[in-house]
Amino acid sequence: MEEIDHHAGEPVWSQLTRILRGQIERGVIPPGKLLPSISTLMQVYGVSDGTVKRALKTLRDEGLVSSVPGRGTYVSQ
Amino acid sequence: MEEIDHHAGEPVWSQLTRILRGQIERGVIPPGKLLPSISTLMQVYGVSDGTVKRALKTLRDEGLVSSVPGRGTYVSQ
DNA sequence: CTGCATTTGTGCGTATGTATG
DNA sequence: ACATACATACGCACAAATGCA
Repeated sequence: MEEIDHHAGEPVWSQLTRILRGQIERGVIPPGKLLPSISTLMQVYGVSDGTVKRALKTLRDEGLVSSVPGRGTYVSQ
Repeated sequence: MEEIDHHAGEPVWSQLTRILRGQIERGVIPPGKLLPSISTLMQVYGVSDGTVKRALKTLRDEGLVSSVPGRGTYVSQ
């Protein structure tokens, strides 16, 4: 599991975005599948909800994922 | 009725937790009895559902209450 | 049995405040 | 002054369980 380096030059939200993007592109999380919830990602990577939300928003803006309130965040086709 | 101070230093969810905990410990709501529903607590204290849910979760983690989906939240014995 | 309302639990999006470098 | 990071707070949506007409 890739980990977050809070002392790296790269912002935490950017590191998390890159990690999740990599997992999607490598097929670790296939299209149509749900990403871990924000709450889970907070615990797994040890970051705040705002950081997770910024990472997910970036992936949404890139078209890699699609979030549905009440459901979760899906990997796009 | 204790009220919530949105400008106090203490977070709203913490204030609500403390108010409810006090009512339970003083026997205002006896063991086995139902707490007001989340919807009711929202209206009574003028806070959002997320805030009420966080307070109830805290009380659950403390073992003071026990929630049953579809029923409500009971004061523990 | 079939709906419908209520309630809890989980989830997301947005906004705001505080602290730090 | 600015970006980052965290915590709080609100609002809303959806699923499952419960109870009742």
